[in-house]
Formats: sequence, structure tokens, C-alpha cells
Amino acid sequence: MTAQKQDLKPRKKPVQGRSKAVVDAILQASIRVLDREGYSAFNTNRVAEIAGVSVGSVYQYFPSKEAILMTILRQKRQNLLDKFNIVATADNGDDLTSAVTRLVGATIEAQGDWPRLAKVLALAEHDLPVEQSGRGLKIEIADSLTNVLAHYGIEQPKVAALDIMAIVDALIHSAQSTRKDANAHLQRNIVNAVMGYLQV
Amino acid sequence: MTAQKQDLKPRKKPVQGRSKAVVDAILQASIRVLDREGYSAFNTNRVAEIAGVSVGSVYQYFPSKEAILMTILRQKRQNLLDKFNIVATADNGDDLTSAVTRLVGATIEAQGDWPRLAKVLALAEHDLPVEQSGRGLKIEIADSLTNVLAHYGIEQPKVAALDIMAIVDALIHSAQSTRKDANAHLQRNIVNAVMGYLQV
Amino acid sequence: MTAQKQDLKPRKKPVQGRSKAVVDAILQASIRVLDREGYSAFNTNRVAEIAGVSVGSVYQYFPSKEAILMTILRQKRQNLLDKFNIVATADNGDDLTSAVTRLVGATIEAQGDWPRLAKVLALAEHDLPVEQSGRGLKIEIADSLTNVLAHYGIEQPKVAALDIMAIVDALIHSAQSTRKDANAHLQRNIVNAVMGYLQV
Amino acid sequence: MTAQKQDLKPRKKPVQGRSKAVVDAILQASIRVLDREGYSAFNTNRVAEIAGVSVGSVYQYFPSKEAILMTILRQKRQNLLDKFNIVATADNGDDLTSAVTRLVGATIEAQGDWPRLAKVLALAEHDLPVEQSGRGLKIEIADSLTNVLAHYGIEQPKVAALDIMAIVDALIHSAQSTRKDANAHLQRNIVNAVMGYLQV
DNA sequence: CATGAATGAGCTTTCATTCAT
DNA sequence: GATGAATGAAAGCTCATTCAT
Repeated sequence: MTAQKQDLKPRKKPVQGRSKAVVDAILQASIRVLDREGYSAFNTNRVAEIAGVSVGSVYQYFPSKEAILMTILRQKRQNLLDKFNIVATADNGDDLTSAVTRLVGATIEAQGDWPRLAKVLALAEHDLPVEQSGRGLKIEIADSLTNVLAHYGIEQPKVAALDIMAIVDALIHSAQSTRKDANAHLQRNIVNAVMGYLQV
Repeated sequence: MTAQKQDLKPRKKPVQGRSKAVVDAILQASIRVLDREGYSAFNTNRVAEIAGVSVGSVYQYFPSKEAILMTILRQKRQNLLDKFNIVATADNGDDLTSAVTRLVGATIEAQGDWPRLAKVLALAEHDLPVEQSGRGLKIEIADSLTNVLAHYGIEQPKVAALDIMAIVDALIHSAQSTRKDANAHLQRNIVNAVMGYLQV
Repeated sequence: MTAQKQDLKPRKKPVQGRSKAVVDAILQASIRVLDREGYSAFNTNRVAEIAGVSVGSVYQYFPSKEAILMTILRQKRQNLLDKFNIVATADNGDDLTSAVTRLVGATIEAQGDWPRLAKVLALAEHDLPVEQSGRGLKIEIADSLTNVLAHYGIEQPKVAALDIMAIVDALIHSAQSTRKDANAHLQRNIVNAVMGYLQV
Repeated sequence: MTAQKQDLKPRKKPVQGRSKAVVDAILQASIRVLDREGYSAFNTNRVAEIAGVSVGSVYQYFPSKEAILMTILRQKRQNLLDKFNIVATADNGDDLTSAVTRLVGATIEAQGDWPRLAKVLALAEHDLPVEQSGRGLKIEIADSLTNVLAHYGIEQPKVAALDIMAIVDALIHSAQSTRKDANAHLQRNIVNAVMGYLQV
């Protein structure tokens, strides 16, 4: 009776202790499965197995596998939003190029150690019910970027923000799937594309 | 269960007649389901229902669900490759910007009327066995673009080609998911980003 | 997409042929399980096993196990309603006692060869969602009886009808669970109780 | 899984103090869940939740879910048996109708405020192992009634006792499910049916 | 060839019961 | 004793695929 089909939020807020560890294990296992075995291998039995817990425990904390996906998506985006806010706030005497460079750097950093994950998550999002999906945070990130762009007098900053996020993501994914060595030029290339887009 | 998972090519090449019509119906139905209902709603029974044929007929022409996916992927890419080759061949007295503009235009055209499809196909591709996937055509497209870039003296044209394809796709998707009105500036924006990336 | 959780109606109307046979097998198996193994042994896997079909086939025709229960309930009640209507219609020169006697006889007959089934069904009905349950037919049966009672000038015939149905069922169940030999006096006993209730 | 399914008696007899309170809370919660949410919603986690104790505590006092059911059944029946014995003992100068009237009154009283409970318990009883079920007390009640009937010269008093109990229960349930207002005539109606059955 | 009923492996989810704290 | 997180057997249900007609 507590959680219904559509409920993509975690079932409990395990503030500390053992529960927290189990939830973390489930999330880490999910990330690992998604990254290493792909979306179609992502099922609750596999997750439980990798996490070293029983299926029952998975359902103790998440009402469905979609809820796990949502939680991961939200965490990743919150992480990125935090970085963005730091960069945006610290933005005192910079020029646009410096600001963009730092935001791009933050995004690259936020991708972490799971190359395929971001891609799979981004794509899997299309399978989630629109209402409950993690779009809220995506919009917040876009807003943060919009503010920075507006501050530098960019026209239509809202549209530009979304386009730029798309460019950045695309180039990071492209780099990850084609070059295993962390491309030293990645950040510069992305900044170039973004500045080109902005025509400044 | 006795299915040969590796066999992702269509079972027959129905060059004409009724067979061709059935295959087309199946492919159109698949595209429609993928685009409108998402990857997780894509199943052979649903496709057969929408296509107005029986499941049996689906398996008459495609050895597996994945084979349908592969065929769609290949068709989309072949279509794009054809356009690219025309542009590349016709490339006589152009400068780089003109060439890029025309290639971008070709890509925009090739996306057709199915906004979510490309994303969903990308997700699906992750679940396909690497060997048999549509990567072949992707590489041919990249090669075509690589030649154009090399012709204009761009360094590392292979890497650049892949990155540019990623940029172009990303901006097209961004435009599709955020602006319903066909953005008149889309092509120009993309060209700007690409030229910025190329630093020329 | 066709049938939702609440849908307790069969998924297809198998008018003839093989389908009809499968549906019958499922219903017969369900009756057998309910009667011989009890309500808690009634699950779709067991039913499929006894019916000699696969679980998939069960779900091809019934969206849930509750739907099977509902179908059985409805069939039994329709059967009883038909008998009632025959008796009620044929009711020309009878006195009340004769009419009641015949209606009671019809009810006893309708119970058929599954002694525990009627009881389990009656009880299991309380576990079904109220809206979709087979109450419709129960009311029709009660209405049929109400008409007969009203015709003989019984006061509050609606209430009386429901009470009488309860008495009749109770005594049939009582007879079945305590005396294995078909009690020759059963019908007379029931009629006596009913006439006593009616105070005529 | 190591549970002794046969052990349907409460684990301890907590005659007084806190234990008694916990056991009562569990039983009341169970009754409430069974009556309000139905048999299929009756599970130990839900009972614990409603009772305001932990599942662990439920298993401290009851070896299994069935044991709770058994205890409730026994309590209800013991309650009725006590009332019956008082009536039967006090039976000095009465005629049969008076005796029946008083026994019926006692039964109506014993039903308490949980209209669906008796039906749901009856359904549950079908799923219980025969040996350990509450049949013992049912037989004692029947014996008590049998004695009264025999005292007034009724033939086959044993069979009659069971039938009468069935009639009484049926009419009480019928009244509860169809008329919310406590039917003032209920007792009289039942007595009429019983006397009719007894043909006296 | 076309059909669509039938199959059953595999995934989702629940819940009785245990046991470490 | 009390707690409630963890377990995992067992049900529910879906859908890729086959095959008799």
C-alpha cells in the first residue's frame, strides 16, 4: 500500500548505518551493470547479485528498477549542478572563454570513471515516464548555464544553454568511445566548438 | 531459444512485390513504435499489430527483434552515406565552410520526422552484439567526412570527423527536443560550432 | 496495453475451436484446484499445470487469476439465473410452497459436482474488488426471486429474497460439509426453513 | 522456512502485563485488517504496522500467520460457546421457541462490529490444516445446541444443530451485508426460519 | 507464405520468517 | 524481549520465438 507503480522515488531515506551501505551497494552495482553489461542486462536480480544482497533488499529501498535508474540520474545531475554552481558563483573577473572553459572542465570531471554510463543513462531516460523523470535537475543545470551566458550578453541564452550542454556531452561521449587515452585536447576542442557556436 | 542470435541480417532480400510491402510495413511500424512508445515498448507482437501483419510474418523476414533494429539503423545510415557521397563528389570549387554547410544540411535532411528515433536507436545499439552492429556504415560515413576534411588540410581528420558527427547529431537532437518549430537558424548554428571546433 | 490491472474480464472471446478448449481447460483446472486444494493453492502456475497448458496461455485468455475467479463465479450464477427464470416463467397455477420448492430444487441442482467450490467461491468473492465483481448477476437472481415473492404478496420481497438465498446456500453448504450421502430430506428441510421465515 | 507449520497455538500464554497488551494489539490489528482490507491483504507485516509493533514481536507470540487466524477463530467461538452455555444452563421452564430465541440473540450479540470478519475467517479456515483448526470448539457449540434440541424431543438433533447454526450465521451475514441499520426484526426473522426448519 | 495460439525462460515483485543488534 | 533489515522461495506476468494449421 505504501508505494505505487509510478513511484520512482526511493522507498526509504536511509540516513545512516547499515541501510545506507545497502543502498550504496545497490546503486554501485547498478552503475557497474549499466556501464559494463549494458541496459538490457540491467535487471533487479543481476543488480542484487552484484551488490551482494538479496532481491528483497533491492525492493526494500526501491519500488522498481526504474526508480534505481532515476536515483542514479538524479545523483549524477546533482553532482554536476553543484560543480556548476561553484563555477558560476566564483565568476568574478573572467571573460566568457574562461568561464566556458571552467564549466566544460567541471562537466568532464563530473563524468567520473564510468565512460559508458552517462551515455546509457542519457538514452535510458527516454524510456522513463516523463512526469517523474530527472528533468527537473537538468533544467536547473541549464538555468545555471543560462545565467552565465546572459551575463555575457549572449542572445537567446536559454536555447544556447541547452545546445551547449548537448555539444559538450556529445564531444565527451565521442572522446570516450573512440579514444581510450584521456585526450589532453578534449577540453580545448569542446571550448572551441562552443565558442564557435556562440560566434564570439 | 534456438535462435541464432548472431544472425542480424534480414532473412531475405524481397526486392519486389508483396514481400517488399510487408517488410516495409514492419520497418515503418517499428520506427513508429520506437519513436512514439520508446524502446521498452518495442516488441515483436506490438510491431506486428501496428504493421497489420502476424508475428509469424515478422519472423519470416527478420530472424530476431534485433535484426529489425539493425535494418533500421543500416537504412538510416545508408541514406546519410548516399547524401554524403553526393556532396563529397560534387565538391569542386568550394571552400571548407561551404562544404561543411552542405554536409550539415544533408544530415539535417536525413533525420526525417522521427525526433526521438535517433536517440532510441542509439540506446538500442548498445544492446547489440558489437561485430554485427551497424558500425560498418558509420565508419564509411566517417571516412567520407574524413576525406573532405583531409582535402582541406585539417589535422587528425579521422578524430575530427567523429567529433563533428557527434556535434551535428547533438545539435539536431537538441533542436528537436526543445523547439517544435523547425529552427531556421539550426543549420547556421551547427556550422558555427563545427567551424569553431575546427579552428579555421 | 489492451488489458489493465483491474480488468477482470476475459481477454478474448474464444468463440470456437482450439481456443475454446484451452479456456475450458483453464476453467476446469481452476475449479478443480479451488475445490480440491483450496483457495491458497489457487495460483496461475498450478492452474496451468493442471490444465496441461503453459502459464502464457493462461494469461492469453485471462489478465489475472482474479479474472478466472470472476469468470467461474459468473458462469455459475448465470447457470442458476437461467434455471430460476425457467421456474419463474413456468409459474402458473402454483401455490407459494410449490414455487419455493421448485426454486430450491433448482438451486440444489445448480451446485453440481463440486461441493466445496460454491463455498470457496462465495467466500473468495470478498477478496475481489467490489466494482468488477459478479454482483450484477447475484442481483438479477435476487430480482427474479423478488418477483416471485411479490407475486404471492410477501412484504419487503427484496429483503426477503436476499435472506432466502442466504438460507438456501447455507443449508446446502451445511449438508455438503457434514453429510456425504445426498440428504434426501435436504430439499424439504430448506423449504421448511424458508416457509418458516416467510411466516406463511 | 524452518517453521513448524503444524504449530498453530500461540507461543506463550501471556496472562498479564505488557505481553498481554501486545498480543491483544496484534489480534485487534489482525481483525481490523481482515475485516477492512480482506484476506489477501492480511500479512504479518501489515498486521505489525497496524498493531504498532515490529514483525519480530508478532513472531514472538505467534509461530505463524495461521496461528493468528486460529487464535481469532478460537476466541470468537469460545465467546459464543460461553454465551450458549449460560443460556443452556439457565434453561429451566422455557418452551422451545423461547430457548431458540435466546440462543439466536446470543449469536447475534457475539458477532460484534466486524461484518466481513466471519466470512473472511470462514474462507481462511479452508486453508488451515484440518487437525489443528478451530473445529473443536465448533463441535462443542454444536453439542451444546444439540443438547437443547434433544431436550425438546427434536429428531436427529445433531444434524439439526449444524443446520440451524448455518441458518443463523447466514441470516446474520445477509442482514449485515444488505442493511446497515441494525434490523430490529432480525432476531424474529431468524427464529421464524429456525422454527420453520424444525417444523414445530 | 501467412497466421496467431502456444510455449516457457526470465524478470518483477511480494511476504512469511529469521536473526543480528 | 523488542526491533526491523535482510532473506529468498514462490507468485505474477511478459514477450521472443516456434509451429501446427
